[in-house]
Amino acid sequence: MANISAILEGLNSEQQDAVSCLDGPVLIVAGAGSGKTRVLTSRIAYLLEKGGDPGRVMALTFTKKAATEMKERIAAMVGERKARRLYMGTFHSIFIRFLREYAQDLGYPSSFTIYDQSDSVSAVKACIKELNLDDKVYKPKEVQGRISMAKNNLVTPDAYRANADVMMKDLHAKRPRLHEIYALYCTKCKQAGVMDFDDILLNMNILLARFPQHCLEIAGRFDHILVDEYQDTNYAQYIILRRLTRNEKTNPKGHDNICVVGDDSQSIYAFRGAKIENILNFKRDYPGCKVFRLERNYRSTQNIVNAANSLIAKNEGRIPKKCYAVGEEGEKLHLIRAYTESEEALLIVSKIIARMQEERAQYQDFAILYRTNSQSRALEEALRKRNLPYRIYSGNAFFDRAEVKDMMAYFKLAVNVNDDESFKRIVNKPARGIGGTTMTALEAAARSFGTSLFKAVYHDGLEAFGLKNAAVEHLKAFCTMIDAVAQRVKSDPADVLARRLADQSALLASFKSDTSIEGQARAANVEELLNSVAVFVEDRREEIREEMLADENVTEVSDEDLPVVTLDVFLEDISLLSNVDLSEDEEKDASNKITLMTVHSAKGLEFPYVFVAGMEENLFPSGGMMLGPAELEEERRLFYVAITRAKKTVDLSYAQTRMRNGKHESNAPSRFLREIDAQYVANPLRRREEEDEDDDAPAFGGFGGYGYRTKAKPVGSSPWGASGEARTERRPASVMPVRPTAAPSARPMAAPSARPLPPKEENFVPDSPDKFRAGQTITHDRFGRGKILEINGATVLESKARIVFEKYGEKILLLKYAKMRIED
DNA sequence: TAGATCCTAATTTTT
DNA sequence: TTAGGATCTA
Repeated sequence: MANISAILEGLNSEQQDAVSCLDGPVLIVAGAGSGKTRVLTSRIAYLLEKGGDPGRVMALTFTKKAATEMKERIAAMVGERKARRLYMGTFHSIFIRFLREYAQDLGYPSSFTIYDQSDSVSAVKACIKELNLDDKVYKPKEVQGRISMAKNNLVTPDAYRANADVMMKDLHAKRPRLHEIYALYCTKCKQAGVMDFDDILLNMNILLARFPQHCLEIAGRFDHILVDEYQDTNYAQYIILRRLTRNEKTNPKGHDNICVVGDDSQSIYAFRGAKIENILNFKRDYPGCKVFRLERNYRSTQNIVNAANSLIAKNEGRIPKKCYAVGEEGEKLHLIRAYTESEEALLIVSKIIARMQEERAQYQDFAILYRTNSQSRALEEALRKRNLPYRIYSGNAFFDRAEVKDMMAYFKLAVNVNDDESFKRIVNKPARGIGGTTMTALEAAARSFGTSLFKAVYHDGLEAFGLKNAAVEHLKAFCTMIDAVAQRVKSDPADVLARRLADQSALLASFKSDTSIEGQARAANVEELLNSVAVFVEDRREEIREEMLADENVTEVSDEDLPVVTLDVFLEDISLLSNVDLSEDEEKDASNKITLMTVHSAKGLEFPYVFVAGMEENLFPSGGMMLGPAELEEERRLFYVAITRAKKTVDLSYAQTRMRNGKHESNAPSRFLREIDAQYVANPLRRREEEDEDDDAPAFGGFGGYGYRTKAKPVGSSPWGASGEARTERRPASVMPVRPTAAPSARPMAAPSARPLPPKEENFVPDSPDKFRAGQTITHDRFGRGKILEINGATVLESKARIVFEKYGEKILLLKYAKMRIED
């Protein structure tokens, strides 16, 4: 059949093998840039061409974006009609379908709603309060994290309490009653008819485990299961997959047509419970599995691939694979050295400008990646200074806005009146005379009645809890307003109800009446949200219309024939959405701009020119967690991800000093910079000794002299040298190398190369960069007097001066940025 | 009940 | 530094 060969055509032989081997377990190890998505989509298309029933194919991804993209690509190959019938979506959205079907069995209403993470944290917080625990000890976010981890590992509250290990850990952390919070939190969620993200996986497991007949029924609906980014699955997801495929205990007659695609080298979500073991052990878990390796990188130059390989080779326990590039050798990686984060940013920006000119590149070809979001500040500043357009990806900024969350809380409450978190959020927004006292009393009442806050309002006997009549009237007025909308959730279109909530709650009006700029912005945001509901309704209707036109022999679908798109549908869509590309606007906005984002969010993307900023110890690799071997390996994989985003060039920058949390911090260049084989780096770090010698040049009497550090510490007084202060603070005692502090026998660890910058001289008037010549005596705004030894570089803007300073020794400064004046 | 002020904590985050 | 939350005060 010509069509079949068309799908395989244009694939390399490994890809073809991976696509065409349809039966039995298949592991596709897909290196970065190896055409993973193409293989996955081709495989599904091929499956359908071979007569597979699209309705019996389950394809799971982690993001909605990935699912949508793949669906589109498959549709292009096999046609809309078939593509639509695929069970393709995120783990969460697909599982929610089953959970709604069987919700009753699990003790949830089938209309359960979803708590996002912030709902979840505040619900946990409420539980902590209810148990009279100290939220300084039981930090809501940490407790929520722990609960989340427990759920991801299928540890229910009962199992939690029964697990000696876990309980011991809590005891050591001085949080022995954490399990009580967990239990209470679960009770409350259930009572509110709410599942958090982790519940979706946990409850899916409970459904499959506790109801074998449902398990068989669900598993029986599918002939093939495909999973994307398998390296990032957690335990709960792993077990679900096991239950849905052939399994001696629970599903001996099932199929084992499971195909997982992933790259162990790109597993970067262990901190959230992802288990890299899942992919490492796939062969063991699914006997008879076939493994295909996609090792040919179509994205990056040879230098980039080789550099990345040399880095990742430092990790142990990998699936052996030899990634290689076939394109150009390309430029070597570049290191950018800076004194401060602002200089780092400026250097990056000028390099971008230079590259744009040299290579006729566009803004959108550039990405600046970093480990932590807070690093974006300095970069933004530099970009603004040079008037370069940029776009920052940072979570869902829009849905994180307080006013948007408020409006969303109205939606949520209307869809599920028992959602206490939403209730609390908006009951007095705008002010309705329902204050803290009233709410405390109502909460006590609800607790004692065993109902939600909403129901408690209509309960008899509220006086006993100290609720005055006036307060109850206020509450009832609020609830009546919500209830009126709630009654119509299933019958009225989402956009109509959304608008009605905005009006009747007076939330929109309250923002509009605030004439400040912020107030107007808030009103505009709420309007935008309402608008997006309308757009969603319209889109969904069109989708359904097309579906109807495609599926049946229908020639025409009138508006009346279309089902109503309701608010709960909108809500579910939104709550399972993260990095929202909200509308076409947003897309336009992204066009031709420099991209700034964390390395995490860059996964799956590619850019011609990539900059990775902040390549310093304690930052990348991060020093925030206890840096055990496993964590270090994850950081290394993260860096691997960063490098492999690049098609043409990689620039890695680091600063000697950086302002972090309001303090100057000095950190040595990242160890990762040394781990890349030096042959792939144009200007590699010199050996450590040389770095240190160079930088240490004339001694400078400690920090005291700088005047902005109170604690003077003699250089080398601790094994961590001059910046020991900062280091010892951040480094947990348990991972401190055991070394006697002042033992002269211990090899003195040379002072780390970086140290805080001396303060700038006030009102310094620098001479212009073209004035400087070798041999001149100059004064620098920070380093004081010095002599220029040499200047080199093609143009003034690029030239660097080697200068020996009286106090600080030899330094190489970029003339463009060095603020200096000529003496004599 | 709202606004002002004080205090504290501070990765990464596909759902 | 700075943002967010909690607490204090009018």
